[in-house]
Amino acid sequence: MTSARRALLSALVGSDGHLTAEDLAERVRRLQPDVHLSTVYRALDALEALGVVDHVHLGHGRAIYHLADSAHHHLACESCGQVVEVDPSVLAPLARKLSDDYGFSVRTRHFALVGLCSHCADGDSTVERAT
Amino acid sequence: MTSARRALLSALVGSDGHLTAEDLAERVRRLQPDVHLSTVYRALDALEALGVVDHVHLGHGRAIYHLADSAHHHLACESCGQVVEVDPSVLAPLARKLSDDYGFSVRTRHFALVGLCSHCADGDSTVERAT
DNA sequence: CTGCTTGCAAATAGTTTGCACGTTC
DNA sequence: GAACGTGCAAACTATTTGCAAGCAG
Repeated sequence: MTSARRALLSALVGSDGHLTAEDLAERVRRLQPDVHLSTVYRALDALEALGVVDHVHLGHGRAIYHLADSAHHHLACESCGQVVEVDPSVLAPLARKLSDDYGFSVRTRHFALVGLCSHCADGDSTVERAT
Repeated sequence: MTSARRALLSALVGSDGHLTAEDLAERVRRLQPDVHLSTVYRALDALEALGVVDHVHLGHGRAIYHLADSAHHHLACESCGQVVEVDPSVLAPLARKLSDDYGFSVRTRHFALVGLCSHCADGDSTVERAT
């Protein structure tokens, strides 16, 4: 374990769990200024292989990373970009049904559910789009 | 409406609804050999803005396009790449719960649900990965 | 030492865009 | 012939990789 990885772990621990690789790189650099983005990706890959970290796709392209133990689902608002956490129990009935009816075992956590949050669903989405 | 767009529409109509932009471009070229991939993207954008076409993200990066009227959800197998269609009613209870409990209105169709199909969930995923 | 880790630059995949030209109505 | 559609090349975003050098155990 190197200093770069230690810094990454501390960034992950101190995060709200919704940071992109670039966000993490930025935070890592506060501790270790010369850490390259690709190093962050590689370290994240390693941590993911170890089961310490998971990544979730929020929308078109970008992914967020969080510690694997904080198991929760994500609702991503298409309008304001807000990310809401959802208890795993909410998805359980769906998972069961898909398994029963289709023999399909969903990895529900790997993708966020996109839609509109309570604010933005209210009539106008005057808020800035966050892709 | 140009010949390129007509060819694209016929490709969409004659498809199983799980084609990527590149797949579509290839099919379009059987009718109109010189249609460029970017033209396909632009035409798809236009059709999407008209509400004729929708796209769904299946996994890391690639998206598939289908006619908007064939409303269904997608289960994408991470192991063999197979895409299974699911009736919208299966997702309805979840959508209702998210709306009730979180005030969140999901666009459930925009992302596929990833996981393992019945084949691949069975013990070994000796099948080729299709990312 | 010996190998895993890093920084950098360049490659990749999927998609988008600027521009000058070609088609459609 | 005005407005829109197209081909091409280049830009872009998010991520990955080859390589030579660096640090950890």
